[in-house]
Amino acid sequence: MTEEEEFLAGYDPGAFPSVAVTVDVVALTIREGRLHVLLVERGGHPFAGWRALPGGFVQDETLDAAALRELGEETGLRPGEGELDRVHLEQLRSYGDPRRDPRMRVISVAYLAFAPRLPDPRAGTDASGAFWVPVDEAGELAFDHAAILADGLDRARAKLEYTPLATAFVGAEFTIAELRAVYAAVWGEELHAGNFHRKVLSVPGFVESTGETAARAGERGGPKPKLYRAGDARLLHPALLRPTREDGVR
Amino acid sequence: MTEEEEFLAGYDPGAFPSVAVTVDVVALTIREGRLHVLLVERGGHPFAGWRALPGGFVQDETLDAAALRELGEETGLRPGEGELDRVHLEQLRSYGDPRRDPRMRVISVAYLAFAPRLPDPRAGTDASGAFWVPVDEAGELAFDHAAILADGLDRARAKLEYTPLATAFVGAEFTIAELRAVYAAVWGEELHAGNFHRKVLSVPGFVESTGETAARAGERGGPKPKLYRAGDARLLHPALLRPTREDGVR
DNA sequence: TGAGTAATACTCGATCTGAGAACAACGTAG
DNA sequence: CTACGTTGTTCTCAGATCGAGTATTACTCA
Repeated sequence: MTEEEEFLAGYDPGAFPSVAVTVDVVALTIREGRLHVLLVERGGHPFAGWRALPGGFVQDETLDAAALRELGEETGLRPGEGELDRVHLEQLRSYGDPRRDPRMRVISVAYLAFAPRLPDPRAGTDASGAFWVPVDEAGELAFDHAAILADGLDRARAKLEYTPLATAFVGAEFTIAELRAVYAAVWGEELHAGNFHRKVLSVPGFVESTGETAARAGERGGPKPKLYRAGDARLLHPALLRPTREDGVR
Repeated sequence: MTEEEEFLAGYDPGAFPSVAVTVDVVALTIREGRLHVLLVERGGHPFAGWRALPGGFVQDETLDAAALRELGEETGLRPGEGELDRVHLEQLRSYGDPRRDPRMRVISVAYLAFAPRLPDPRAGTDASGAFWVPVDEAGELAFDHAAILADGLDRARAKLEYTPLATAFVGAEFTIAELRAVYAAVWGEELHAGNFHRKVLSVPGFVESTGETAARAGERGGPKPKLYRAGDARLLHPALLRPTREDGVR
């Protein structure tokens, strides 16, 4: 036994101050052209009856795994069954105010999830009580979840600019107009169709053509659009910048 | 007593799985034109004798306060005594692999700190064992600290582009050339002096003129440069982009 | 069949960028 | 004290990019 092994064998974990660690997930998707977030209604105390972000305690697993597990439990979807595999998951940040949970010291590691349109979670068993809500109708949330949601939206809006994140909101094959609708929904403003088209195609690795054309045009007419799939770029160069406000505030 | 108060009064904190939470700080500064990181040499097990990021267990305080406290303890500086007040501190991300600490489950919330040149920490009492090391000579670190440092450097390099972060590395009054040296040190490449000058002055709110001129020119000649202080912008519009690599890799 | 809509391509002037040059002010080696 | 090299600052210029608008064509729906 080395000196270090000996030390570890005699180590008492109770010597450390103990806190609980949870993951909370800001899951975003687009439905009917509007950005939605997944919320649950809390059954037990504290904040019984309030809406909250889906989440729970971290078990013997990585933080990423915990976030994916919680998302699966709340939506009723399971990894390996297709839909959950296309979800883009990334850590947002951690929240650790000593009084954010009235029960005890709880540190929450928040995650952002981006998904193409997912089935309604009501169908599932554990997933009753979960539902998609337009982000501007989220209202008051339990704990500090309203602040977490706001931080998540900020991050999502910023990442659309310089990463191909928007492709996580659409299917495997998509049209430029669908991609533009993602930007419009997340940024909350319309984009110039012609310039957007030119820009997207000019950024190397953002999208690549499938050579195919959609089987049908939009409901209100127009030519059949070409189909694209996500390229291999991880950053957009040059970036797709949001329209600048006069006052510089974004 | 309301129903919720009653619930909280009877609540047993031991019902939650318990883990330890630490903060680790990636503290960066610039010395002799090179980017340095603050490291400590570990005294006890595990990883006795290894270099590590400064950090420690979170006490009854916010995460931000814990990071500032750890930084102060390791540098020997105290808040309110000037130098530590100019430090820019922000959360990086959290690390929670179940086996990242051999003792027990430890979640680490990593912070990034940016500071103008600070005094050498050796002078302090607790701070013996801490030292500034050029980031490219950090070598192997305890736990997963090498990965945390790499993530911190990525974040710092990216934030120079679209935030006035560089002003956190210089004094309250600085010259454009000093600011350019910060970019050169963090990005590891020289910048075109003329274009940098034009760009910095054209971004609203990045820097504002003091109207003063430096008392003395540089060691190797040249005119006395004008002095500036940080402006009130929180984001740079337009951004100061890094020179693009041909292959798009950054 | 006609009206309206949308995908895509193109035009044009304003703006921004990188590379380089110009110039004057300064420190230091001799 | 002088010559030289260095540096802060401003300018020029050609190429890339941008926002706004127009043109064309292919489609859907009534």
